[in-house]
Amino acid sequence: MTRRVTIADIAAAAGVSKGAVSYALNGRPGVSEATRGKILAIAAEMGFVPNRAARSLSVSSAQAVGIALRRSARTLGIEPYFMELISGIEATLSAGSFGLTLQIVGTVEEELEVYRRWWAERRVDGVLLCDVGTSDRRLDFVADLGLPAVAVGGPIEGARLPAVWHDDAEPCRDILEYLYALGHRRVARVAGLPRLLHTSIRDTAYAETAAGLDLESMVTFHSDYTGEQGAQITRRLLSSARRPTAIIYDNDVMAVAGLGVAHELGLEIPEQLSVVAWDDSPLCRLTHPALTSLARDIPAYGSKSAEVLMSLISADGTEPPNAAVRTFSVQCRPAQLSPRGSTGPVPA
Amino acid sequence: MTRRVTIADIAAAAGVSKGAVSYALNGRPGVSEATRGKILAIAAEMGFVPNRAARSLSVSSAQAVGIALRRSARTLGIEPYFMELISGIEATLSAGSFGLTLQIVGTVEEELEVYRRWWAERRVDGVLLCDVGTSDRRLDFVADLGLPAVAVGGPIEGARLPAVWHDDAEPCRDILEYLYALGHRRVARVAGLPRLLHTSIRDTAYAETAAGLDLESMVTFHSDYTGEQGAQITRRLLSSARRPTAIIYDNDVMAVAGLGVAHELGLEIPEQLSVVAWDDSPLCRLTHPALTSLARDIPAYGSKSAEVLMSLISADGTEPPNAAVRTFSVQCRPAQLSPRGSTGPVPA
DNA sequence: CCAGGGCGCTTAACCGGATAAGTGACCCGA
DNA sequence: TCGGGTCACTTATCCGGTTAAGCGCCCTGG
Repeated sequence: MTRRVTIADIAAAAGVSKGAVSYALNGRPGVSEATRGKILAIAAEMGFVPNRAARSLSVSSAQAVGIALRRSARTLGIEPYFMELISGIEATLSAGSFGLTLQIVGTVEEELEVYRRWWAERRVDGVLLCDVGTSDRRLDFVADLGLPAVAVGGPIEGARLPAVWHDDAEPCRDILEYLYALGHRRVARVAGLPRLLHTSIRDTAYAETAAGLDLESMVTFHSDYTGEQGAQITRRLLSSARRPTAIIYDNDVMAVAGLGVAHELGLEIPEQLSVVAWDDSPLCRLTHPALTSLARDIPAYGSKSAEVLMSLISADGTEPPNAAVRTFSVQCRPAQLSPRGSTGPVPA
Repeated sequence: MTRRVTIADIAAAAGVSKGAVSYALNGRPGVSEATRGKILAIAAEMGFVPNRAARSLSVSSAQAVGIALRRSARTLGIEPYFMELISGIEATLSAGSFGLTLQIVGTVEEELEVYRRWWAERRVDGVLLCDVGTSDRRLDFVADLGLPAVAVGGPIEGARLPAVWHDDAEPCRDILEYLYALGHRRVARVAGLPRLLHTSIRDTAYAETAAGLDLESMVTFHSDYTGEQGAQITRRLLSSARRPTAIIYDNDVMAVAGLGVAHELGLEIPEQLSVVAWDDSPLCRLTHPALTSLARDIPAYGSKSAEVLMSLISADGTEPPNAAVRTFSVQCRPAQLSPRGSTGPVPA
């Protein structure tokens, strides 16, 4: 079992003081190039890695960011979104040798408590807020706390923190116009949680676009994103008198469930029903027919969020509280329509 | 912006020394009950939370465990397994106020490097090793390092660390006998990564069980768990001369993909083909027909692993290196066959 | 020849806790 | 009445880094 090596060990080996070793390792002035080289060589040879706790205690930074997820195990598991997001976040963080601390919570109160604890413990330097809501207590909470944070979602008006987001309205218009062009006049939508910001943005966008087209109907049912609810709502929709000829789902899981229900009812797809899914996960290509979907680069989205958070953290001490930096908002590429077999023209 | 409160602040407010505050907060002798009560009250009122770095530096523990995942973003996203596992791990950890540090890596070398760094930095007190392989370099590596670790998978012979696992052979026998009873004589299996331990255990179990039954054929194709490969292998299987009447998939994602291919080829399920999936995620209930699957409680599995790791960590300093503790092995309930619509008798 | 200044390094304090050792005050038994 | 022990608390040190301040030494200019 190897022994952990400290700067004191290096100092002893190099015949200098702890201070000199610290200056050398951190690339600061105060040591000659000859000494620096010698110290670096010894440190490398001994396999030195600084003790994170000691450094954190000195410089008051944890070199880690946190993310709290308020979703059930089942939802988290089956929604490819989160792991893809985390994967993107992780890539950026580890490139900057930051760690990622993850916690799963049950309620908002619990989530706020986690942020307070992380802040007080100095366990993390900042947090990423997922699942941004229409009126989100977390935004003010972390701002009041002075905990650097980035909202993964937006836009947020009057924001006191940066947001990384993409326009959700445009894809809504795209998909509705696409379906309209295929002849669909009765369109239904199985939406996500109504408290989420992007759900409400999509609600508005669909309503506005629908108003501009002479649709016979455009109904929306909200759900909790689970396959069960997706299936249940689909069953109700398809057994109504004048059933829709196209259904748009706010996530891929519900779309797959909807497809299952359609099969069960003996409907031919896309001949008798067109199906569209948000979030083009690999799941969309597994079904038969493959799902027409709205694709976006989720890892890149997470990556960008982490990047903004890291810049916010590094700016935090060196610069004065700059409103322009704190409310910096980054817009990503909106989701692109990716037509596949699950959508087709309405037969005459 | 609130100020962070330290034990010195509490000491000043209570009119005692830092030491007394520390004793009081940690429930150690050295202060009277009256003083302890006063200190605790003041600490609670001021909202004291100990600085994690300072405590870590003192007691040499990070109060966190790490998990490194060696899978691509796409695989991680679509496999419900990992998020469910993490969710279970998380529940146990946060109950013991431990943190979870997550890192995604590309190669074994990278993974080993992460463990070494975490150990040297003292960023984590222990790690959980997922995706245990047939010959796994990580096991010896962490043991040599002296980094507490638990293998999530097994059994591992000659192990130098505890393993949490469940018998995979029994479910294999169950499913094969179940299919046999339904009349299936040509069974195929789309297996996972051959380097993984549980894949090889299943390989053996199927081969042995098949040998005891008078099957016409029992073929296995290995894959990388992705839907693409699942679909591709299925397509090949179903277009062969004497195609199998039943296919067993090593994960749910490939099973869904296989179902899609069967639909595409116009096969009736379960009339013309029976399909079985390992890992009963909600995904299995979304399809039509619903997938017969082998269900296990993955969050509980993660939970148990975290529990063993935590006990290993707490035992680590107080007890002498006890071989019995270090190689403690916990067996969980094996997967249970959950028959649904995707399996049926072979028509005469 | 000496004051002044920069370089190169050491010393020591500090971050915020934990904890061993030290110090009175008090109680008890001989 | 006094030594010894216990209690309740203080003091000081340590963990392993960072960093301001201090201190010789050599170089340079007047």
